[in-house]
Amino acid sequence: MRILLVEDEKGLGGAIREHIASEGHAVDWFETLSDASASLTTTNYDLILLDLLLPDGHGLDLLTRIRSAKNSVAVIILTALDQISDRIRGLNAGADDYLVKPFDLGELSARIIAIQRRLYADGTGMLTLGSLSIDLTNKIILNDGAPANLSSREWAVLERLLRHKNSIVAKSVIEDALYEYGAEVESNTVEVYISRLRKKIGKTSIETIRGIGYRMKV
Amino acid sequence: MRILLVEDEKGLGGAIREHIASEGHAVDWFETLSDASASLTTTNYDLILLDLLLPDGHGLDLLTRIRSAKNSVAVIILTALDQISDRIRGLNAGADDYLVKPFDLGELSARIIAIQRRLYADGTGMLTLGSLSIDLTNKIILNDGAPANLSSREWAVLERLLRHKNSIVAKSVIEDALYEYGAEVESNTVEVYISRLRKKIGKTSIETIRGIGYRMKV
DNA sequence: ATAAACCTGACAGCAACCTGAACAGTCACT
DNA sequence: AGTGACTGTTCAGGTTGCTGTCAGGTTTAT
Repeated sequence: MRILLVEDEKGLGGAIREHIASEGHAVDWFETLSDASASLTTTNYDLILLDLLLPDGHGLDLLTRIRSAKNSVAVIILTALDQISDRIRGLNAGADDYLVKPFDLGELSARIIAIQRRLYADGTGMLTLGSLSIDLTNKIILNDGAPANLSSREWAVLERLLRHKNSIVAKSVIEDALYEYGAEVESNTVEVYISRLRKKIGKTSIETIRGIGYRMKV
Repeated sequence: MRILLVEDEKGLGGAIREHIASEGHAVDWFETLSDASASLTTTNYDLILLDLLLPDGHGLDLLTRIRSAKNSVAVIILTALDQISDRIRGLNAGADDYLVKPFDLGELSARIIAIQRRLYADGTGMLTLGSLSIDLTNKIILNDGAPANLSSREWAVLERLLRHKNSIVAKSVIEDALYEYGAEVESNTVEVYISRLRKKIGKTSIETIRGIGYRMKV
């Protein structure tokens, strides 16, 4: 997933970033609301980890703006304020979940996985797609019973397609899921990964929509 | 296991720390609630040993906060207050066990082992994994009937993998289980232990997930 | 027919990983 | 104190497998 982290404590921010990145997500980390909202205008995130007390304002303001712009990105609030009123305000403002500091990084992972599952309607974390069985949580994929080993980049592409199965996923969207801001790629990387995926999980599952992108059929 | 010890009596704290460490666990020892809860934000513990009367507050406050943050880490309370009311309050607040001071270090070990068993769903302390039979309580492992002797560090790695069998265990997670905060290791220790484990219990049981960590298959 | 878009095999570079070996420290036993 | 077995850590050299790029072929739209 592509994750936006807004946290001004450098120690905690670094720890979170490293932890999430090691689980295969692309993380953009900002320490202020203004930097974060600037990045929001140009990038499509799957999840925002939002601290509330920030040097240039209160995180709930950003959340309110996000929701009033009809952006349904998942948001987990990270805050030291464990008063009930703040939790309620956060959830009312449209947060999906909250974590009270201090929290355990493993707990954060669990919440992220829960969010991730919610993105795939059924909620189990298991998917069946034709002859494919996919365990998203443990990154295991069986093609007609035979295990297929996907690299982390291949998983990222597959995940992105699964999230919008039966819908068209633009090539640029896939590219954004692969690379965080900065590292730009000039060649036909996405095509190459689609090709590699097809070789591993079967040709028929991914359809090409010429000029636009790809679609994964149920 | 990675264990957080909160105890302000230096003599007792040092003794506990040394005793547990000699059994292969990584121990972080703090003498105040605030230091302990700071460490909780960045580290994944398997167990907390919690004294109640501390210089900056009462241990139950920390425990309450931990549980209200939905953190399910195991907690053993260490306290000189042997009144029934305190035990009940501790267990109500979400402690897993308690020990009344003065206690025997062997008794502590026994409680830790009990906690450890509880972490492997089945509760028997015995595991079978392909041609491996593993007795967690007595640290005996049979590879196709032939006993394999594992060092304590090797056990720590194996244990960590078994706790999450069929899931991916990040290399950093294994490292955290081996080393307490501060004593950082720069070289490829985890890889070396994985290599030694494979040599002792068979190559096939531990799978490498490149760029992330390892996975133990059932 | 033509150009644009796409597919895919090949490849070099590189980071991650594996593993044998060396070495100091510890422990039990003499 | 000496000895030998064992452990934890580090290092170096070899291996593996991922990644991005490209070239040349194939498909599709107009």
